[in-house]
Amino acid sequence: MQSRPRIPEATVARLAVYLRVLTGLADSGRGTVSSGELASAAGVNPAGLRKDLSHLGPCGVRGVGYDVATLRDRIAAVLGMETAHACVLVGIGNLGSALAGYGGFGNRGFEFVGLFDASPARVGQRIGDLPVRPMEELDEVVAATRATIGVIATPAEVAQRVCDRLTRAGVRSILNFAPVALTAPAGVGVRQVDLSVELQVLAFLDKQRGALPGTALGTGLAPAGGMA
Amino acid sequence: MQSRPRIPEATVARLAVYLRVLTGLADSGRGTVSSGELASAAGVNPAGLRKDLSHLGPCGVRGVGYDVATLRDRIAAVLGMETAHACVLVGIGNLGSALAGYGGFGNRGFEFVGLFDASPARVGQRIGDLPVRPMEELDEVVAATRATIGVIATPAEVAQRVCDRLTRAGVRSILNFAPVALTAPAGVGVRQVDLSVELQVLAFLDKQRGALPGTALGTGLAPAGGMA
DNA sequence: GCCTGTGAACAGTTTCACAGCG
DNA sequence: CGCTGTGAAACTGTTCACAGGC
Repeated sequence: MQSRPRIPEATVARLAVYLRVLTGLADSGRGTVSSGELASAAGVNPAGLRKDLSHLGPCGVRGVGYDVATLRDRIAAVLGMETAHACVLVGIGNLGSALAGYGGFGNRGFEFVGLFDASPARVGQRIGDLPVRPMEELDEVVAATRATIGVIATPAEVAQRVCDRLTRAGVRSILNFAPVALTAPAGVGVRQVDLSVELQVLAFLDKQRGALPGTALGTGLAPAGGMA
Repeated sequence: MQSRPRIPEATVARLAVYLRVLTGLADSGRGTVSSGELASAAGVNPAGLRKDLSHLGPCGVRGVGYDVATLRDRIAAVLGMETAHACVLVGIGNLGSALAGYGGFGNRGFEFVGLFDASPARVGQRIGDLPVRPMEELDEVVAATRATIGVIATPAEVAQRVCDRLTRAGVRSILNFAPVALTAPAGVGVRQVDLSVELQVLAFLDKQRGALPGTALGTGLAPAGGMA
């Protein structure tokens, strides 16, 4: 199992979670972990975790477990974290400001190199150490920083136009928080995150679980651990 | 196909997307849609859309399509949107403020009835028309409002403690934005949203696509449409 | 004996092709 | 004739059980 046969996307998402847990363990000086312990910290099943790791080739020691630092580096390499990724963010409203200020990105190999907004009222504000720029400077900044990732946090109505501008500027991967399906040219990857869909799924499961107010707990079969 | 045999979770997530599109169509006075048109607006395959809708029983007219308003109401009913859901939000940092101020929730049958933060500096601030309250008032507010949904937007270190408090207060469904796996008692549903994992998956796909800078477009097989 | 790595069964999801009704 | 509704097929992802090294 070399890196040739493509790694399943579901596995990639979990590798990112394992990486986070491993980084924490390494920072607290831990030398090795077993699949069981790592799985429970990541909220997954141990066998599934081992299967996920099998996609990177053998990297544990039988009877012992995995070397924390080695595994951390191996996953980081596979995920492409050895070099930092430059990102531009368009739409500096409530959500955009939160994303720009969110430490979780910087810590993990992502760096915002440009914040953009169409509203003159927001242009010029600073978030962290970056100024909010007008849309006109987008192409210039993307070219200068070689940013490959664009994040859209605008209202739905303008998201497709922003997507078009990003792809024309040379961005090749887009994370879209606006609640619309975007179309982009082949060769550009789009990933959609819809916060209200998450809430709605949650509400559905809630409804399904507790159909009857009088009945205390439904079937009692509800899953407890969460997952990316 | 009554509502007995459980609707697949993947389908539920897409139903929420269809609902959004249908609401837009209805607002612009549209009477009927075909599966093809609705599917393209939602970013999915037409046959898959019809299969999704088949879980609600027949609700279209052959040779014509779906009645926009009827289908909208049918999906809303299935997702449990006929009654508004009361939510509490814990952790009013950057992300929490964005969530509290995000119109996308209120429009879709969710209402924040309480905002909580442990920091005295934040308590007393207002976001929209709600004050930020101290954690001590959590049980009281959950009980008074019968909130069933809790949203966690705290730092990772305290998320599990907040989860425990929410479940003890009576919340039965939790949406967690903190980057840790939570454990909750059976009967409580937890859903995890990890923004940096999304970015990492995107970066991985980016890397895979454009492995060689000299080679223009890799295989040219990259997917274009995004999905929830 | 413990824990990894993996083939094989299983479950869930997507795609396809077409039957059936308006 | 168009478009919905659906079984059957293909695929992907998950779970299980155990073989194999330390």
